[in-house]
Amino acid sequence: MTKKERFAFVISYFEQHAPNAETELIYDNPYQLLVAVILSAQCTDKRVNLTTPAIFERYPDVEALSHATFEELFPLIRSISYPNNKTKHLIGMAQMVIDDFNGEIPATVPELIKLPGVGRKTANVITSVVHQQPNMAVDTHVFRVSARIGLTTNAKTPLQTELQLLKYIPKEKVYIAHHWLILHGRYICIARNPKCGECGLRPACKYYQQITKAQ
DNA sequence: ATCCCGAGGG
DNA sequence: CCCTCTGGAT
Repeated sequence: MTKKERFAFVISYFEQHAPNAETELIYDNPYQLLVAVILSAQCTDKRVNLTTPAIFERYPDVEALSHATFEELFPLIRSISYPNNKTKHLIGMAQMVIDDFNGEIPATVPELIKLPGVGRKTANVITSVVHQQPNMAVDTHVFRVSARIGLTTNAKTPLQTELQLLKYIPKEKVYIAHHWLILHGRYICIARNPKCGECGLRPACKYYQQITKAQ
C-alpha cells in the first residue's frame, strides 16, 4: 500500500465513522479556547474542563486576566500539571495581548507564538479552529497515531509530523483530520495497549501489520 | 511506572 | 539536541 493509498483509506474511514469530530475542550470564544489550550499541555482535556469554569468566571475576558495576580490565579490552576508555569504564562499572555495586540488575540501563527505559553502546537490549534487556516497541530496523540499507522515515516519531532501530514491531507480536511487523529488516539489507538481489535484502520495500519506478522 | 491536545530555556 | 516544569489518572 502506497502512502497515498494509506491516507486515502484513513480519510475515507474517518469521514464515514467520525464526520463531526471536534475538540472536547469546553469554550465559548477565542479567549477561552486559548486559555484552555495553554492549560492542556501534558494534561487531559477532562481535567482542563474541570478548572476552566472558575477561571472564566473570575476572569471573563483577556482584559480581566491581564490584571490577575499570581496569588489569585495559582489556586485555580493548582490541580493541573505545571501550575507554576501556566499561571505565569496565562497572565503574561493576557498582558501581551493587551499591550502589543490591542486586546485582540492574534490570528497568525508567528504572532501567536510570541505570546507566553503559546508554542507551535497551540498556535496551530487557534488558527485552525478560530480562523479556518489549514494548519495541523501535532500533539502527543497526532504524533503517535500518525507514526503507528504509517502516515508519517521516521518523524522524530512534531514539526516533521506536521509537514508530512500536510503533504498528503487536502487543505480543507486538515482541521477535521486533526480531530480525527486526536480522538482516535484518545479512545482507540491509546499509548499503552492500543485497542486494535476495535480499530477500523487495521487494513491500512503498519503497526497492526507488524504485530500480526510477529505472531 | 507511564501517560495526558507542550513550552521555554540551555 | 537536551533538560525541567509538575498533578492526577490508570
